[in-house]
Amino acid sequence: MAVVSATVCSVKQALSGAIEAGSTVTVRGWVRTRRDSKAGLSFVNVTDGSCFDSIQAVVPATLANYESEVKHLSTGAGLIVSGTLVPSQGKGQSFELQASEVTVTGLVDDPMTYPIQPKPLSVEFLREVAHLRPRTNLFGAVTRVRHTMMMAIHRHLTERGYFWINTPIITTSDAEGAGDMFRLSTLDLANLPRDDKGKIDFRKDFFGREAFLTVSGQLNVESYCMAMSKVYTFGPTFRAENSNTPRHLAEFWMVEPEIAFADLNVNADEAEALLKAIFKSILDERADDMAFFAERVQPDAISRLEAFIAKPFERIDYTDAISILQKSGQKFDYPVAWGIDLQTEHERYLAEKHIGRPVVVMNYPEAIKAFYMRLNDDEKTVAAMDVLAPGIGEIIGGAQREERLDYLDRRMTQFGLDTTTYGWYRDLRRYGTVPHAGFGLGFERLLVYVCGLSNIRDAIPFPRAAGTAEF
RNA sequence: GCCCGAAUAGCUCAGCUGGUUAGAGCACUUGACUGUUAAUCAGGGGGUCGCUGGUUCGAGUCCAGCUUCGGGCGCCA
Repeated sequence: MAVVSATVCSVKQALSGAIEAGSTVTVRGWVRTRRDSKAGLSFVNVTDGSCFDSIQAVVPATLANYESEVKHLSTGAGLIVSGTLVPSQGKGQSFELQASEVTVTGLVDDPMTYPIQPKPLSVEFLREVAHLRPRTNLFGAVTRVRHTMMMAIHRHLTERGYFWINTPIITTSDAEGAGDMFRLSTLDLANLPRDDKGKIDFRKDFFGREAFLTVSGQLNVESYCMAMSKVYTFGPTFRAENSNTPRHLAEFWMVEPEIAFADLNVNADEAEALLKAIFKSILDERADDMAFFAERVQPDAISRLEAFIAKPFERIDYTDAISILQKSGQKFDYPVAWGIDLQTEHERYLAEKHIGRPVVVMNYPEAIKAFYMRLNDDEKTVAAMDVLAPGIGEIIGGAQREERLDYLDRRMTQFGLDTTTYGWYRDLRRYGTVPHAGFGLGFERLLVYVCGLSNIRDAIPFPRAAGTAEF
């Protein structure tokens, strides 16, 4: 069967030069464009997603199904082409395929209304056809870079001795401190069980208590950190907040490394190393796609990644950052004072104008940061950090964790959290506590930056956001 | 959640101060031409102007509400 022939190769392999000219090969994919020539042949560009470029199949009019099928191929049609791989006689590609057989597996029904045309299409329109948009140059490139980025993260962390911990997606601890959660229930909404006081009786629910989708794997991964030393969680995360912006999703992916015996400085070292490793992998492995982004999406897409890698990140204290902002002479919409959380405009000034490269801001006021962050000796700040980068803003948030039980309890009480609910989390401090630190990296936000996209909904195959869950 | 903007052919858009039969490019289709490259040239088909109501002799155009999309802010990754 031609479909499983040993000569089958990807478009990437066919164009790579690794296959000897004159070889007989089979390429399978989808039509990008078709051009007919009166010289008795048609040029059919075929893509299969394996690389940015398409391969040009030169189809002679002498084929039996030329008039009946080949002449009806339009953008998007599925086909299998067998022929001889030869150096191209035309310009624009190194190799081409002199077709001896074309099997059409599926023509495009009503080509006029097929949404994917070989011309620039708006990302807004393509969101309406999310099931077909991976066939475009743009989304093909985003998809390959996304994969490369995922693999780069796993590879880099593995090489540095981290274990990937699959923390649960279902959680029963409410108020993890990272926003509204999606409720998970099998109760009959039209006939809810009630207790004596008339409240919903979650003891009758699937887990015997209230359950939600996770907003962070951090608390769970800390448990494994206290045994495996270097761990990370990397999976989908859910936020039920009604955030309608180009930077928010209701379902997104997050990488959260957690390191035992680490303080805030080690944490910052690890964050910097991870970001640089990701960018280096993408520049090395996805040059074709990055060239496309630089040409069509964001002119400095490549140079800014190179600049990011080139120099060490700056590190400053929150308190110093506040002074810098106050002395800047800039007009900010939100006034600057010690104790405020930095606004996007403040972060942009620091990273883009004052420092001009990535900066790690450290030691924030304790009142504006989460309960699990370690209280510093000044008792006014916690060992928290944000990595701010030109063009992105905050890309990483992290902290040294509070490993002292008495301090943790104090913080939990201060935040109005029930210490009994967090019994297992407190146990990690009761039984062999050690200093540790970790951080979180929003995967899609980084991908938006790498690809030069303007909306996070284009960085994930099927975006879920408030009011949006089609496909 | 708050504020601003937009919605006209499959796509991207033009359409003036309200006025007869709503246009262009691309795409599609037919033909010409060509080892072509988002090919080129000529012809053709294609529209409930987002929805509902209002003002008017007359609404794509003005007004109101709704829907959807986009942007800014908040929350955050």
